[in-house]
Amino acid sequence: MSLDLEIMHQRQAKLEAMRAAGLEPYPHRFEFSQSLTQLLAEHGNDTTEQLEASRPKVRVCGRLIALRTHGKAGFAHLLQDGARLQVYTRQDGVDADTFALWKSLDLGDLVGVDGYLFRTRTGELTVHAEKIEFLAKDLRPLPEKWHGLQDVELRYRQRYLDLLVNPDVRQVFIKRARMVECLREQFQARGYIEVETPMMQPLAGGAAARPFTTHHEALDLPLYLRIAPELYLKRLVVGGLDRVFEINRNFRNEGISTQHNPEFTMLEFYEAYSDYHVLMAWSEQLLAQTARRVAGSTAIEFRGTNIDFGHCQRLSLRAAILKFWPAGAGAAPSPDAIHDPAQEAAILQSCGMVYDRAAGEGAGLVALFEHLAEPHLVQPTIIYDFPRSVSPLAKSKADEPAWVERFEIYAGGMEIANGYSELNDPDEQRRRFEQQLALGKAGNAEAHAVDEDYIRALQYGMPPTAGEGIGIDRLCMLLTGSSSIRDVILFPLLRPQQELDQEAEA
RNA sequence: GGGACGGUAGCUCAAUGGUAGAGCAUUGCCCUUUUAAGGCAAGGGUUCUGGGUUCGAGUCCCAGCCGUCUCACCA
Repeated sequence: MSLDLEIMHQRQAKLEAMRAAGLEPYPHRFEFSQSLTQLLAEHGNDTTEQLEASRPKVRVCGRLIALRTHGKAGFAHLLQDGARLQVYTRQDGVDADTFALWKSLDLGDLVGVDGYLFRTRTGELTVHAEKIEFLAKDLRPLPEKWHGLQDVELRYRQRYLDLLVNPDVRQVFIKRARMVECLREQFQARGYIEVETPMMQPLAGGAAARPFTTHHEALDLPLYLRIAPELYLKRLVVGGLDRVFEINRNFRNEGISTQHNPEFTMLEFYEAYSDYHVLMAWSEQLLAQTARRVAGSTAIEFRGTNIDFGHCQRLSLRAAILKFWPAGAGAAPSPDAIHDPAQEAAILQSCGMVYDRAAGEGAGLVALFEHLAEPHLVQPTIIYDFPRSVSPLAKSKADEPAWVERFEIYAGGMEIANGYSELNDPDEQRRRFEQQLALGKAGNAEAHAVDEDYIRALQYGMPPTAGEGIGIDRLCMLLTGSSSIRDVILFPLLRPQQELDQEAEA
């Protein structure tokens, strides 16, 4: 028998013994006088003398994370919601039942303690137990108390243990919650309302990605998990909700990496009567303010480098290609050349990249940009003006119709946001969809599908509008210094493990 | 999908091709202000799985499974 099972059987036996003695091992609730966090705030600075004079009565609870028994007395540490408090129990300070219970407690058990506060000889604030109540059993041994849980796979699979024994992990997810809160507040302050749009869609639109498919039985309807909420949010703008945002999951059936999880959280927002210039400026403020509130400063550290969200440098996509032109590729193209579609193939070839006519005009330059520049974009950078062919939902530049008013924000070498002036001309939108259709037929698996209802919505008139999506997980990585997206997603997708079923059978 | 690295006790980690170990945790005993409590003793292993090489494999080889990083794709 494995030790794991042996311990479980021992603890199971204690549980049965409690029941036999008429004690309920899983009582319904425990009313504490204050949480440990509150208690530490109230009494954390009380002196030995103050406590001795007042002997504050407390009723607290939590999980036992350390046990040091000394024969007829002993110490324990209680952990509740991230806060720790020491408990002191002595035989002549409690009734016989409580002392018997104390002797039978295991590391990891959940208990409630009535007693009074004092400071030990070494000065630690401690509750002197007068009564202990059993609240729930830990049947399985906890990970090692000193090193915590290190095994990365186990940390993701059993996140509850990771959270329990690795305080840093807890902090990451608390920061994530604060970050989302902070973003919501800023949108609300700007007059936005939060909405929820379908995650199951008959057409997966709004982005270029492979979707997950599913099926609704009663309607006999094939459905896609959404790859973006974009087309629904813009329908709302048509409907007169001028400022809307949504924070929710997108699903993309693509690779998994330190920057990609199949389901990820996107903040997406649209404001009417606005354009991409407005959003670039507002995004810069949004990021700076969020960094200040979550990380305490606009300057954060990520993968060993300092990143300052106090300012975003701005570069057009084509300027970025020139700026990061590789030394081995000969002379960089002139600004005129990179604006000349006839020279795109030659420019790509000089960098050793293949020109694909089917991808559409300018698509090669985007690939070139990602190849040359993206890894260098560590400091927050706004890249603006993208080719129309890769942006079927964005509005063209007035003076250059083959390019659109679109920007992306990069930081830490990752794309964290993407926004544009929305295309609101239904006829032009139909032509763009048809171009996508042609690209799809030419073999581009990620070409955008034609959404007739969306065109119909645009036909009712959508005001000039700007919209943007911000990758919440990646922003969270940056603000918490996490180098993998899995460290900011509570339950990242893993291949399921089979041992559990085998264990259950045993 | 490619490449690199890894999988040993519940956890954290050791172990020249030669008897699988330590710390924490567990069990028993001692211990009424300890805190990585301490002392004495004990138990705990299909070394990821399956093949192969060898007198002998945790260690070397092959295949598979799982994971991490990385490249590709992508946000």
